Amino acid sequence: MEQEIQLVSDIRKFNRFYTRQLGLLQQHVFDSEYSLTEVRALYEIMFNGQTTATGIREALQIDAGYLSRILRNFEKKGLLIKHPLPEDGRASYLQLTARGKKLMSSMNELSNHQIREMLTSLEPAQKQKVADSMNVLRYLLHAPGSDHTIGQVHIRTDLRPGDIGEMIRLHGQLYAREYQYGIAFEQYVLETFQECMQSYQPEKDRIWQAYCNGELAGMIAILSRGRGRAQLRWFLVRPDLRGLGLGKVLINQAMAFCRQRKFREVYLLTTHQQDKAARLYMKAGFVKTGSTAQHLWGHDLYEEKYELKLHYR
Amino acid sequence: MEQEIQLVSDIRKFNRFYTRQLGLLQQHVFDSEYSLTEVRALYEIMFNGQTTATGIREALQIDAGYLSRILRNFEKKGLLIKHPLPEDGRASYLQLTARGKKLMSSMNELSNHQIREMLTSLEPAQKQKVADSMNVLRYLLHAPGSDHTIGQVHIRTDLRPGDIGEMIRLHGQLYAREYQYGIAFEQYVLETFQECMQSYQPEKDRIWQAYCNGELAGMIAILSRGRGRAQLRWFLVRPDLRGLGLGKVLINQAMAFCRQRKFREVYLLTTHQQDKAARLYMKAGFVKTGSTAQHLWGHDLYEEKYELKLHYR
DNA sequence: ACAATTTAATTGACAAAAGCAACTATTTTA
DNA sequence: TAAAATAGTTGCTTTTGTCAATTAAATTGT
Repeated sequence: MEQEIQLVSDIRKFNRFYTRQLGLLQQHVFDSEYSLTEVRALYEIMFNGQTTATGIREALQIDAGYLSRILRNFEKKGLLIKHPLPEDGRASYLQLTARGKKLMSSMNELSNHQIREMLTSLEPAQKQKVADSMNVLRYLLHAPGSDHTIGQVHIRTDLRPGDIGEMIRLHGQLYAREYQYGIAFEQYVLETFQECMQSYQPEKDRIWQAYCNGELAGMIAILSRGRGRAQLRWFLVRPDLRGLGLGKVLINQAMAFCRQRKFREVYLLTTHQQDKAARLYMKAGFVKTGSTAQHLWGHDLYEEKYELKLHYR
Repeated sequence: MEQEIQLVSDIRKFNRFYTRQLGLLQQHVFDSEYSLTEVRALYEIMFNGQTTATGIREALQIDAGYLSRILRNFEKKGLLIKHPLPEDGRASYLQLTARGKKLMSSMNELSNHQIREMLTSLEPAQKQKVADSMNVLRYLLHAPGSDHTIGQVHIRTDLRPGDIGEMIRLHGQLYAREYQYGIAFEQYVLETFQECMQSYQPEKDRIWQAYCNGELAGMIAILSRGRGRAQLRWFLVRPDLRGLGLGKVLINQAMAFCRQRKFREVYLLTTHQQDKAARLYMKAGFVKTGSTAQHLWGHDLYEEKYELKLHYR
């Protein structure tokens, strides 16, 4: 409860702060001959491909009469054309004219400039952090029901400072939350990374990291084990991004790499608890070849081995 | 440049999103008999202890005449009293009456409720993430010149899932940015953690982690090395939080722990490049006892040893 | 010391923004 | 097919905000 209060207070501080911030950013709008509401309406018309006046009205939550006048004004100024809908004689859908589009693009220019202005005093990493935080907020606070496609997922295979730590962190946190493996599990992951890093060679081993909104969202790795064998390791997708096909993409990339490197056999170790991952392994052609009861990280579980044979002509 | 465009576009998406979000949150205000601007003015009066009309005017960026009328209206309704300033006969400072405060507190109630509402569908960790992201934004986008005291720094000594990874990540990223130590340095840190974790005992070893806005902001550790000796390790303060005394607090806590555990000697290894840290070590009583030239992590540097003897009666 | 300038706050006149309610023309529902 | 609902329009009103002129006190320059 104590925390909840702090939380709400932080959010209110932000709201007051950002009300002011938006006010500053939108000032240039007032310099133009259009009001904030008018600009917002133009935006909605531009983005929502085929909108009617009601669509705008709902998005902007403004009075119908008010909007009607705004739209008429736009029409008068040649920014907008109304196409009567064939299926409904009352409504018509709205479209910006070339002139309207031109106006918007010049406004965008201004707005972009102002945003760059706002960021000038920040370092690149901090700028990125701003965008990331905003994406996170948009992602978390979106109206439930609207779509989740926020930011793009970006997969990379190089190893940058901070990556190792981040990967270990994600493993530790995720398995703790989902399976109640304690800090001992993170220590185990630490060992596996330590072991791998001692012999890591970018030509033979590869790690894929999927980033979304500046945060590690998933990963997978293929480690060469000699004699045409390779181990698949550290496969992981953050729960809030599951069901979007990211896991499949990661596994596909890993498999493509294995084929390209002509590995003859790929194996992996997991436990019976990671059943969702297991389904993906099997879809990729892996077969369960072993299962031994163990007590690990405070849990009784079956350690399972999966194998995949690859053939080349 | 390509990235810059993505960045600006993300920020604009957020701005449009949050304009709407704030609109929704502020709707209750419209239900009340006061306008948004009026409520904002009341807030400013409440928070900025001793404000004059000009103070409000500057904070809210509104017309002086408009504000004058708003304030007169508040006075008429008994929400506000003006105390003429003794040092300036033109201005007077503004204070809410009991009634004004009561009004604000009931509005706060409403607002808090609405924010909780907004968060209901989120898990606790996600709620925290929302607040953290907002604090980060407020911290990064604040008008340059305003004070930096955002969020509190919170130091803890337990080890939770994800902590090890996070500490390694911070080391990797920071030393890469500040000293251009590459991924090899992170591998070295990985080893040190691995070595420590093999024998980690909470009673003898201790790690302090300073968190600010949900992110690791600094750390220090004391590892028992037997026979009354201890090693100080992993001392770090994020650059954007330096100069606030956090480093000193961390070292003080570590030293207090050493005395409590009756260690007779504390040592640490560092390089000549970490000169800011070295100053803090010496302030705490450490003395440089060795310096050997080495080639480490792609750099020619001197590895230095510092020692501190502790005496007990 | 005192005229000129600046600043804090107020006031009148006015314009822009937004809301309300009545109305028309369709479409949907019962 | 009559009643209800919906999309959009229009006249009228209120609210919100701007501009310029004004007053009174404080500051500045000489």
